[in-house]
Amino acid sequence: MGIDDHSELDALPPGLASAWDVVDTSTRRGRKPAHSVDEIVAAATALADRDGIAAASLPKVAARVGVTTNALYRYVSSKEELIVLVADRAWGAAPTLPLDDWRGAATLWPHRLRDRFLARPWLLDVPTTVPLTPHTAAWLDALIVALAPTGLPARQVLYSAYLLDSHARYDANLRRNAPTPSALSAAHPDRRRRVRGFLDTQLRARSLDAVADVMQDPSFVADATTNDGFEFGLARILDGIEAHVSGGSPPAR
Amino acid sequence: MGIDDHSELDALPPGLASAWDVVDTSTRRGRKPAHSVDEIVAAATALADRDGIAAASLPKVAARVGVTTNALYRYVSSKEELIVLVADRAWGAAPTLPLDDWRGAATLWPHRLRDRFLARPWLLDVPTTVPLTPHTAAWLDALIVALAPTGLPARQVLYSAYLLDSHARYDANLRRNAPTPSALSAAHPDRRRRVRGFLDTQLRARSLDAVADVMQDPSFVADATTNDGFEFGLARILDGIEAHVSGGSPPAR
DNA sequence: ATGCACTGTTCATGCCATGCACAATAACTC
DNA sequence: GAGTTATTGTGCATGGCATGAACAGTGCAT
Repeated sequence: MGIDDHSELDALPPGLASAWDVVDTSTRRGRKPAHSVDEIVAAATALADRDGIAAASLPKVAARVGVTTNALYRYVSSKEELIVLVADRAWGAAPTLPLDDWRGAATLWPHRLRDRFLARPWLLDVPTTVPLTPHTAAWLDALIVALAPTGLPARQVLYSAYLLDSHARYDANLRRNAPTPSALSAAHPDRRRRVRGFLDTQLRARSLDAVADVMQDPSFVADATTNDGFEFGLARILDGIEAHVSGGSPPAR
Repeated sequence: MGIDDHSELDALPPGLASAWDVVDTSTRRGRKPAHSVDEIVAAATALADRDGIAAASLPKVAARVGVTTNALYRYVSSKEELIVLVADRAWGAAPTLPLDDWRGAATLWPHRLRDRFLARPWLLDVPTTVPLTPHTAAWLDALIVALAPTGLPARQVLYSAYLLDSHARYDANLRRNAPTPSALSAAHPDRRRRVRGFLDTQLRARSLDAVADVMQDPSFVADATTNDGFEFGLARILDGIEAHVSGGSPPAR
């Protein structure tokens, strides 16, 4: 118990201590808080769900809670911290995976992850510099446990988890930017075709015919619902891991 | 030549027309522009290189060019357009890939891509909603051409490119957030250890031992230079693609 | 020569994150 | 019970951002 007895918590990245629920709200002196961190985070989440991450600004959140902007700083030290809490809340509970079928688990996990991103697309806009929070840790934990039967060393299990995480995020991002069927038939019926025409012209003018050709492919033309790139990529990843697991030389290290 | 003779260009996403160089600067009447789009984009790039994407704000760019903020709107229609141009510029020329060795090409390409991201980490912060621009198209074209020998249908070639793109981005992002060796030895010698200790405690308190264990692994403790997750993941992806290419049933469609 | 199109500046608006001082409040101390 | 003290919510304030509108200068086209 030296001079920095409590600096253990002070030195943490923004939101970490709050996210892991290590704040002693006991025996506090002055005026009682009229709200709670949870309430504020919930309000911010609702705003983000409705209008994207930019809508979760401090003034808007404060208005929704019914309080002045600066009052939020009594609950959250910065906007960055708020975002960390909102993001962790948005992850929700980790999926339950089979423990005797690693390939099944490694199929289910990225599907569930991608579903989370599709349900809350603004999660893709959360800066990736966020620290490890309870829900994200739980997701990772579930996958690591389910991959144990592979017998891979811890390091390679983690790397495999990275592959699956990356794939789910990437696909969710592609889908978010892809047009939805409703958007296709609605507002701009031929605008999309015009853009495609423009790009085709420009691409061929620069001898980028391979890209131009691929843009003619149904997968590029199709809307978000008919995209099967996720399954294809996932199958390659799992095949690659499986080949490494079964056929591989005794894992180094 | 109807009422919307030139609306072909007007309806394009921000920056597209400008990025593909389809602006007629000929026979213009009034005062001659004192600067150029290229100069402005270069200034913004320099700022982003120095202090990240947030430093490429319109006031800062304008100050660097030596002009008022609003003067930039004579060259660029919005900040979004500027970012599109800056991003395309940052990609630079696509790599030259071997055309008779698809696996070699599929190894080289993501390495080069990741190098680009490491050289300009702020590229990871560019919103992914940007349209296809000349340099990104050239990168994609190079890879697609090099993957032709696989004999895969166009759609699957594109999906394979997605896998490699995703992997390179993800790894670059991991490395960016990882501590650099200099940062490790410098400023905060034991702060990192403290955060790790905090997380370990919290993780085990919630029975997330698998994650806690993995965090003890050298790959998690190590700095950015000793991370070999990129090679591991790339090998899995390429193995998965190769198995699909050689052993696969005749490609559906 | 004159008009018109184009540039760059000035002025202005409405967002945003955040800091500081202050009044109201409620526990703790005596 | 009275005073001290910590804590909350508010009001005021600052500096940054993207962007719009009006305007004066400038140079080609007629």
